[in-house]
Amino acid sequence: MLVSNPFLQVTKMSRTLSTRLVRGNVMAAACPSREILRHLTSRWGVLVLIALLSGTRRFSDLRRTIGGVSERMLAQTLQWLEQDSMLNRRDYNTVPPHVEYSLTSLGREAAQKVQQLADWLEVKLPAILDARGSVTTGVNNT
Amino acid sequence: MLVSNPFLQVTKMSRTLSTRLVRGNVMAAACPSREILRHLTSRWGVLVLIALLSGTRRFSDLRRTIGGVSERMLAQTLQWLEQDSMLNRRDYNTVPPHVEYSLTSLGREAAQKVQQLADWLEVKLPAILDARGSVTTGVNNT
DNA sequence: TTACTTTTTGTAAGTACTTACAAAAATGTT
DNA sequence: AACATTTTTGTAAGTACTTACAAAAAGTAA
Repeated sequence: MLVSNPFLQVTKMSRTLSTRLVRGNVMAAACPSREILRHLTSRWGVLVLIALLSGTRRFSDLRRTIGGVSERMLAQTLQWLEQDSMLNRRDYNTVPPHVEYSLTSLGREAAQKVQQLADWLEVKLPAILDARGSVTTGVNNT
Repeated sequence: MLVSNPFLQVTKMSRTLSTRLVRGNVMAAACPSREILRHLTSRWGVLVLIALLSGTRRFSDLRRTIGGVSERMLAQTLQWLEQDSMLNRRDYNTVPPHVEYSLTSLGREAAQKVQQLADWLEVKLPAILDARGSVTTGVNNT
C-alpha cells in the first residue's frame, strides 16, 4: 500500500524508530509547503521577489517599481516573505523610517525560479493573446 | 525619456509607423501579462499545471490528485487556464459526462517552470521550516 | 423503478484579499 | 510654526476567492 500515491514522497528514514520525512508534498492539503507556495506565488509576492533580484531596495522604491501595489499589500507581502526566510529586513531605526529589503540566499533561489516563469510569460505573451483573439499592439501599457 | 523605466521593454519595431511592442511587462499594472500570471500562479492553477504534466487527466482524477480542491474551484481554474491556451479540454459529449484535460505545448512550458519552483520548494521545505523554528517531522501530511 | 455514474453550474454564506484614507514617529526645511 | 520626509498599522468598505450543497443530463446496473 506504500507509495500508492505518486505524490507522496518519502525519500529518507531517520535512524530512530519514527519515520522522518525529508521533503514536502504540494499535492497534500495539509503540507506546510502549501502555505509557503501561496506566499511565493501570491499576486504581489511574485513581483516583490523579481524586483529584489536586482539588489537591496527600500519600501517606497519597491512600491514605485511594482505598478499598482498598495502600501498595505506591499507591507503584508514583505512580512509573509520575511517570515518564510525569503528576505532580510534591515531597519535603521530612524525617523522618518529607513528600511531596506534584500533577498536571502533561499529567497534568491526562489526568485530565480519565479523570474524564469515571468520572463517566459513576457516573451510568450503576444502568442497567448493571439490565441485568445486579442491584438498584440499596446501590450506594454503603463 | 524612453526606456527610463528598466522594466519597459521595447525590443522590436514594426515596419509601420506605429510602435509595436513585442513582449509583456509584469511590473506594469495594466499589462495583460498580469492577469495570465495570476492564473498560472493561482492557488489551484499551480497544482493543476503540475498534475497535468504527467499526462491527460479527467476532472475527478485531478480532483483526487489535488488535495483540498473543491469541484467549484477546480472547474473555475480549468476554465482560466483553458482561456489562456494553457490546456485543451476534450468533451466526449456523453452522459454521464466524460471530459479530458491535457496541456497545450504552451501549457507544458509554463507547467515546467511552475514545477521547478514547486520541486525546489519541496526539497527546501525542511530548511525553511527550521529557519522558522518549526519541526520537520510529519511534513508529508495527507 | 431506484440508484449510480461524471462534470458543470447555481445559490448562499463565509473567508481572504485589496483598496483608500488617516494616523504616527523625530528631524530637517521654509 | 507649518510642512515634508518614510514606513507601518488601524479602520472601514469593497471585491474576489472559496466552500458546502443541491441540481441537472441520459444511460447502466440492481
